[in-house]
Amino acid sequence: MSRYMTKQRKAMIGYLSRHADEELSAKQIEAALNGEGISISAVYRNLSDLEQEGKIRRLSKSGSREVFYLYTDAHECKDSLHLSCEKCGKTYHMNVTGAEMLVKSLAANDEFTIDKSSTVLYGVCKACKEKK
Amino acid sequence: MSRYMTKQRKAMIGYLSRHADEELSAKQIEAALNGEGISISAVYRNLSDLEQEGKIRRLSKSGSREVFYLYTDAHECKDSLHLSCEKCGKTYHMNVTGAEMLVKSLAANDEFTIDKSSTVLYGVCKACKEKK
DNA sequence: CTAGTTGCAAAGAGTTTGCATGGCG
DNA sequence: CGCCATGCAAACTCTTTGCAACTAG
Repeated sequence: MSRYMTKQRKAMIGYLSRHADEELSAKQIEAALNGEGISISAVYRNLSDLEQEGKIRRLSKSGSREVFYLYTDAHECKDSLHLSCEKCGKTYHMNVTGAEMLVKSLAANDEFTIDKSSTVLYGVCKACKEKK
Repeated sequence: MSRYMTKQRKAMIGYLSRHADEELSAKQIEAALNGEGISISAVYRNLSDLEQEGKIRRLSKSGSREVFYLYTDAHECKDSLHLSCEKCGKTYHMNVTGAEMLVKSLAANDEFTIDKSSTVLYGVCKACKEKK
């Protein structure tokens, strides 16, 4: 899906990997890269390329009309549920055994099969709780 | 927040209560009520009134730019997590003990406090699983 | 060279708002 | 009768797309 490594794409990937596990909107990415010069359309196009390559996850925040993007090392994500901090926007990974337990207990009692890739649990992380 | 019970508001509330626990977009509501005659702006205005009164919950679906609304009997919701079926759009309530267990185990092990009101778990419900 | 990428500007989709009219209480 | 709510259209925000110019390989 992406054959050329243009300087815009390089800048974006650099920025995203420096900010992995944060929920970023297209606008935020464009703004962060205004030094390097990238157009908003290039941001969107690269985001969808990266999404199709599985390097990025696209998610909507409850009640917002902006869509946010999450760049993460894919292998960690496979079997864990995502926890997103409402204060700092950082994403955490629920430990796999915990996730499995939850998924299994639902499958058994409530007969509901959770889709781990599209589920995000919202709350407040330890760091932000202590800050307050 | 809402002092007058106009026929439009009455129609909307009627429709919503007949379709409680379903995720509906503003457009869907307008379309469903095209017989009774309601403008899209009135739909939006009533939706935000109802949201402020706590009768409705606003949520975004992952990857979509539409926002969806959920009308539920508030008392059931207080202490349960929401499960949303990706096939039929219906919302289920996770049994309270299960929800508590999950929340507590995260609080203990992963030091993350879940916000039950803004978290929705996605997956497939029993009915849709059997259909397939 | 030449096909993938970019930037710009225009088009779309969803949501919000200003203002005059209408209708609930 | 007064004030809130509605409808319409215009304004806004976020995202997508067409097209000519540019550039990585």
